[in-house]
Amino acid sequence: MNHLKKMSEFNHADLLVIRKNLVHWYDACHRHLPWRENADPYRIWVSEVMLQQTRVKTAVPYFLAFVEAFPTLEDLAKADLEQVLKLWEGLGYYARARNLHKAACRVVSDLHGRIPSRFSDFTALPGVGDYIASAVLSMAFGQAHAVVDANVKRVLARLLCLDVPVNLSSAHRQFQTIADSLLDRNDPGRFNQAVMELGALVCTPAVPACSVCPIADNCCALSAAQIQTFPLRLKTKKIPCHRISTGIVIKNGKLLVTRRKLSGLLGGLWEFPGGKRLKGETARAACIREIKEETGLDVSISSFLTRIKHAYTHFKIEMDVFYCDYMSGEVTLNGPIDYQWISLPEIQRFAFPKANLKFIPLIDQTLNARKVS
DNA sequence: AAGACGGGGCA
DNA sequence: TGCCCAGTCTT
Repeated sequence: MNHLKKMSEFNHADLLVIRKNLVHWYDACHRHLPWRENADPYRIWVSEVMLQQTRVKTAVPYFLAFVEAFPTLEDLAKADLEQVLKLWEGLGYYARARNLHKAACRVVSDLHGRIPSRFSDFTALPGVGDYIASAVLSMAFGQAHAVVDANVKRVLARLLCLDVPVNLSSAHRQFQTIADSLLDRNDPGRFNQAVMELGALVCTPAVPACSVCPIADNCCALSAAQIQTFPLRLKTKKIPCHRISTGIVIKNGKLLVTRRKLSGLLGGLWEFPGGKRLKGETARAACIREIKEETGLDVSISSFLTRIKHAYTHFKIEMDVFYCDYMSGEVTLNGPIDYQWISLPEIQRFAFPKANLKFIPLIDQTLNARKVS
């Protein structure tokens, strides 16, 4: 750390070299991804939404299925939210899907189906922030907006030995200013993708491949042998673990599923009813109580199915899943916005959270036969 | 300015 | 396990 010379900006000569080397490297080494086949702003938009906090490898199959189902923005606007969520099932951050669908509807109804070419008009749409607007406008329309994502921040932090943590919200403006100064305005879309591609393929978080980096000569962190020091990052807090009870309520061979409210965690998804265990409460008691509270039904536990562990961003859950027999009562929803009694094969028509998808394959295929006998 | 919001992959 | 990822919205 002794001889580390920190910088807050590039000098002009470095700028030219970095731009040239970066773009040449990108042309030679970039991946061939489905949203790079053309400059269709709709496809680029969809891809950028899916890529938020999500790796390329994860997003690709979702992207292909999504544009297959909705080839154009008009097709997306015409679709039901439930259908959109089903295509998003398992991808996470479901507000992205709700916002993208709402934005598509708004573009069609208010903007003649035209994706805004003005930055401020674009960011006025739900789910479109600085990053999405910069990415789509630069890649589809060639506008000079620098993207700042996690890749860009990591690359810049290393190039300049930046002192500020990348996950400090107040530092974002500083990264944006630096990215703007580095942007190659001759081809902003290609340059933006080049920086992000470098972050994804070469300047990776754990073990960067500095030996093949096209801008290694300009890297402050590398020259100071401090690659592992950057980027700086604030420590994250420990997350709590909740104990959940979930019931597969069976009535005449049909299963009860409920739909979560549109806002908040897993908004709009379907699930098997249940909820958090209270202090000192048994898993079975919590299952019966939660189902009564959410649906108004009285049930009894018939057997234990399995225990599921699942991690969210801010907490973990340990979920005990029980088979329940319907006893009495009519459905009166308190919390969920909808419910249905469904047969086992019908499950695949609904979008479920991952925690539910982990136990759904275990549900006994002979449920119907057993109940009849 | 901090917290909410999913899920997967990797060391 | 803990970290981190082509961010945005709410409070």
